[in-house]
Amino acid sequence: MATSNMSALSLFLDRLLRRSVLSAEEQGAILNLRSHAFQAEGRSDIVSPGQKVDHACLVVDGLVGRFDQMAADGRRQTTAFHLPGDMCDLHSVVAPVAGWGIEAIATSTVLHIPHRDLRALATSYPAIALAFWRDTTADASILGKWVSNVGRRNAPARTAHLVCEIGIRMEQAGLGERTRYTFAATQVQLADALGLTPVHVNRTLQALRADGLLRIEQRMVHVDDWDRLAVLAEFDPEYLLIEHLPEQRAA
Amino acid sequence: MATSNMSALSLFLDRLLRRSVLSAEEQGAILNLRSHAFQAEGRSDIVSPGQKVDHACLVVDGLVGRFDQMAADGRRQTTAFHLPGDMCDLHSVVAPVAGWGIEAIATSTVLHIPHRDLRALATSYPAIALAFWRDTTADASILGKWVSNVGRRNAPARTAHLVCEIGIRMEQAGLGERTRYTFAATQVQLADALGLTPVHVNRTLQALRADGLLRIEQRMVHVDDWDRLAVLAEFDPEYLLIEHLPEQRAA
DNA sequence: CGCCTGCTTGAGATCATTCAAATCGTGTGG
DNA sequence: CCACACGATTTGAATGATCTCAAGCAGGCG
Repeated sequence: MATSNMSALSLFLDRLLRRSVLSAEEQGAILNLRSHAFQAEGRSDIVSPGQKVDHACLVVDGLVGRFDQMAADGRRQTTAFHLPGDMCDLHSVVAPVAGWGIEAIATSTVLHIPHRDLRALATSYPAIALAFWRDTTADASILGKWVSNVGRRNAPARTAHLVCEIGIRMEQAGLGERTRYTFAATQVQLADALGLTPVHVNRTLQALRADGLLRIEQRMVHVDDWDRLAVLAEFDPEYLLIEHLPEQRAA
Repeated sequence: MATSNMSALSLFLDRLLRRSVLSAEEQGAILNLRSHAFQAEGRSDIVSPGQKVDHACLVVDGLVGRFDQMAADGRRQTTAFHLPGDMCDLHSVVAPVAGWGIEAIATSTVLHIPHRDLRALATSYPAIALAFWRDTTADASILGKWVSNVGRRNAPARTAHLVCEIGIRMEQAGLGERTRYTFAATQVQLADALGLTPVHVNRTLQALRADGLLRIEQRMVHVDDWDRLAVLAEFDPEYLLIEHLPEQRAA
């Protein structure tokens, strides 16, 4: 089990190493985590809202989203997209009762990793605890931008900002170029993420396409003019770049 | 310095202990943190966007907000309110370059605490590292709700939800009752938090008042009908209640 | 072919913004 | 005590953005 999932875990390790320094022993400990692979259909819930979980989910393949759901009429707000290599609810290690749900946007493969093991690792290796904390913080940083995106940008700028963000993250993760990457969300799912109506997302995408900024075809984003798109979005990628700490680099 | 700020630090310790179990030694280590008190005028920025900081800010008194600012026209989106006892940028310990800013909503007292010391504590005491991580996660949980609030609720429900959230948090922190607490934000600042226009906030508050749900008078929130307000807001306080972990309670 | 899902279109209603101005309260200086 | 300035709240009217509802279209698949 652990051996077959090694390469998937190394995706996660890569992500950690992008932000933190870990010793060979610490890296080995992460690669040897017990895990259990799991396949999820597109448009299915992996974790339902309010469910108590005893494992974290590492996205191996596909696209996964975190969402909050309104009790009254079931309308959803997606609060995060998770690409392969992301541990989509690492924070659940310290807060196992989720107020949110996790859904597979497209058909996806995820790895279940027991909280107990992750917590043991964090307790034994202070550097790993800090690395986990930093990883969670990176997600929180994205979440903060998501708030201002939904709260303060109109539909075209908001959509453009999301496309820019995912582009940079795909590129960082080595899964495509910022101007060309696969992104399997339907317009309905996009609407859930943008805090808009599917109809309005449709018209907005048409406008962006007509402006020569971007096209979404065959579940693939093509950015035709990155610079103008970034200007429209008021996109500054700084929030996606959490640097290594000086003393960590020195160590 | 440390002695005079002890009681302020104990506010923060209280907050940590609400979610995590810490030994006497660990508690002592937190109370003995070096710190430097600092007074901030209302409507002034404590940390400007993009500034690199080497200390975290513990709110002692007043009201503080985290915000994201648009480069083009300077309009702001507040992404979090921090009440006394909150360490408003604990995450900056692991991500010192902020994409956001911190502003004093009202005149406030904050304690500056060096990152170096907090990091040392997290490294020496695994339980403290986990406690810090959990504290950051609690803020992230609130942030997630903030996204769905701004993205999926109309102005009255959105405003109601914020009032409910702050009410519960004030109560948890022992700073008031959920139906009656001081809240020093002006309508302009409220608009920044709600992703609305000040004018629209004004009309929304009038509507809520006319419905007999709440009044804001003299910088004080009076909830006249909590139950109906919670229904309108579709408010479920679960996301604010991060429980102690079973193994922590046992230890 | 028939069905399903996702995408597209139209028209009207609703929500929220904009801009401009009036009002109110508080504190300050004359 | 009054005049004034300032920030905060309130109001009105017009505009614009987004939503709702309802229907039509296109492609993939059994």
